Amino acid sequence: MVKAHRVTIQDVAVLSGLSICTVSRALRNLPNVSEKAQAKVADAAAKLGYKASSAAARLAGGNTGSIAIIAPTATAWFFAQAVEAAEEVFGDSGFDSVLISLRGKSSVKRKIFDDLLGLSQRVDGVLLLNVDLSESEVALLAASGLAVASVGMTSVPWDNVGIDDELAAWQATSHLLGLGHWDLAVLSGRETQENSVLTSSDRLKGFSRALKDHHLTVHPDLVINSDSTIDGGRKAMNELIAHRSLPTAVFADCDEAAFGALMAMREHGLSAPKNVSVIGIDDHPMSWFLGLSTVAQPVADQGAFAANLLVDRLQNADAPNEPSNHFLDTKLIERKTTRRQR
Amino acid sequence: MVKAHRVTIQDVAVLSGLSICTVSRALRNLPNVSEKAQAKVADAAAKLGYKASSAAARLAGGNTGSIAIIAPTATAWFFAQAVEAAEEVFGDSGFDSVLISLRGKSSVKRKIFDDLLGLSQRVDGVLLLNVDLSESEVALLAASGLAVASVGMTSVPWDNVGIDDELAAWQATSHLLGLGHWDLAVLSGRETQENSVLTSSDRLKGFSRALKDHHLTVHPDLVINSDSTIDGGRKAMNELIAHRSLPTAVFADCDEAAFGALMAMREHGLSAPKNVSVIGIDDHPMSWFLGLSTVAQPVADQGAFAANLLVDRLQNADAPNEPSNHFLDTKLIERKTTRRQR
DNA sequence: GCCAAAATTGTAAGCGCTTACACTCTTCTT
DNA sequence: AAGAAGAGTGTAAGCGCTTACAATTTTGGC
Repeated sequence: MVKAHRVTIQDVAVLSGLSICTVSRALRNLPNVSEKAQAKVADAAAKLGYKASSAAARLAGGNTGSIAIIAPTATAWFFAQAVEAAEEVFGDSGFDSVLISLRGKSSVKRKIFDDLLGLSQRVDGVLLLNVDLSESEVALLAASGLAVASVGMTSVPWDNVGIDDELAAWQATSHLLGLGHWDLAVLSGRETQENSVLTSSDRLKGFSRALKDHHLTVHPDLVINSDSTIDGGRKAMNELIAHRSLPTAVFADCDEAAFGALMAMREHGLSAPKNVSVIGIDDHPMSWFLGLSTVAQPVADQGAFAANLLVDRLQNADAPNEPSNHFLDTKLIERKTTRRQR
Repeated sequence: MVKAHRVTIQDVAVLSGLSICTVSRALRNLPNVSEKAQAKVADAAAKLGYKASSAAARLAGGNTGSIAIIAPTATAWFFAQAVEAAEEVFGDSGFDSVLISLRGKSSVKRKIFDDLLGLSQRVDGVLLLNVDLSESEVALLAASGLAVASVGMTSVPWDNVGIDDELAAWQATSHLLGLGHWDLAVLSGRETQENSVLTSSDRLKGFSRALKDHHLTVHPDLVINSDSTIDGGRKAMNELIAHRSLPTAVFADCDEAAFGALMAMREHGLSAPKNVSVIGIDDHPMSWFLGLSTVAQPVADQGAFAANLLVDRLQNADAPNEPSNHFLDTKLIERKTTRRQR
């Protein structure tokens, strides 16, 4: 095969009759370039099919043209959606997406922070998806010189997009209460160091608040850990069925946990809403399939929104506006697993 | 904040008392480096926490240290699993993973091939997951100088890992036939330019072969397109229910399509296996939940295996062995949606 | 019209690494 | 024991880009 000669900035300079320097500036839309020059350069570059070498650009102090997407896992439905949405935004803006999955291993996260300098040299920015960061990690990232944005994180010194988790849980719980249920259990994700689900504690708060609104209180025995997984939800529900008096309704803090609960019920010859009403949060595609009542959250939108904020920061480095925090709407979707308590 | 001075190869050279050149060679385990020098360099590098600049390395003709993972989508269960497995292998071998999702858009694929030179300059290799490539695209990639490996592709001039799709379909169909079913419909992914499911035609072949083994033939009216999606499966099954005589068993060429079929049945007051036996391929986690009989395929294993092959190629560029093609085992899992036909 | 200020363009020095090639030591031959 | 061959190491020239800073052209005020 013929080794195609790479089109360099030099070629563009020659064709446009300008210097490399002017071409470089024109290409990056820097000031101090006449319109005429700008046009000539654009023309020559197009004609030659010129694409800047990101390696050279980076080495010389420019940008890498890539952004890291860091997520606790890439396989869970939520993250797969958010990652793809972000990747699309980045791709459309000309950035490569470097995927980093923590896979529930704190060692991976540690490695990233140990080599933050290395990372900052390979990417221009970082998009964090629900990553549980210690204060010092937040500080390190903020000081790294990298542009940062996140989804589903709170009190961070950069742009964040999420839902109001407390409100979502409140919506779900209030729906149950509104149907006349007052004997409620909650399947809650646990906060662990290894695999923290940042949102769970807020959701638990929303649950409590809804109860309080109805002059009820949370019974500790009816707060059960689900790990926010199908299997965890199943185990939690099994426990509920085996060892405790069955509540009339269950709020699972994510749909996966609700699936597990439904499964456990079926294994015991029970079903929703006949024996127990069940509601989740997410609106996983399978929820529709199973008729699960839930509170829907826009997942791809969150990823795309945060990605756009990050791209904006990167492209308008000049505008140093305050970090913003955006809440996207959640919406109760009543399906078949919840009904009025008689 | 203090701008930390980047540790360069120069620093390592000074500390080890050797020249930059020797350090560079030692670091990359090239020949012609004495053990003493090797040790000194390793020592100095460790002491300084030296990490080579991938940009500089790349620019100078070395490697980028990143690998592109190209998939038709990142959200589907299969791809999310495979991507994460590959990302883990790459990460452990020191490579960054650049995720590129085609998102069912041929325009994205075209853009990649238009800029293959650009890509080859940003990554060392490419892992293709079930990407439908034209002959010319295969040729371009093979000639690009990039290391390539793939999952689920056939007759490609590079390492490939997959399952025997025809066999898997044969296994599923034979199970149905073995239970006494002879009136079968198949829900098959369609081959379209936009969103081709490469495996579908092989699976259809396996279906045919199983029928033939039992001296039956495929009835064209009972081959229905499902797009390999839940919704497609649902529509397909609805069609079957509405317009045609119901077969006694249905083979869906992936679990998602089977889910849709089950849903459609439920909407019409039917259920599996009571009215129709249903089997899929994949062993999606939800299949267990729904009791769907299926043929399991190792998904993460395929991604990891292919990723390892690619890393091997990259790290032992000297060994120019033939491209290999590996088939991983599939296994019938009999659950509750299939039963003997009386 | 003249000159300073502003706008535009060019020159050249790296960024941190790889690699062709030159050079210095060892080892073996014979 | 002298010379060739080879192992180990160093020198220096880039890779393609960005960016101070210098050089040049344009603009505008009076």
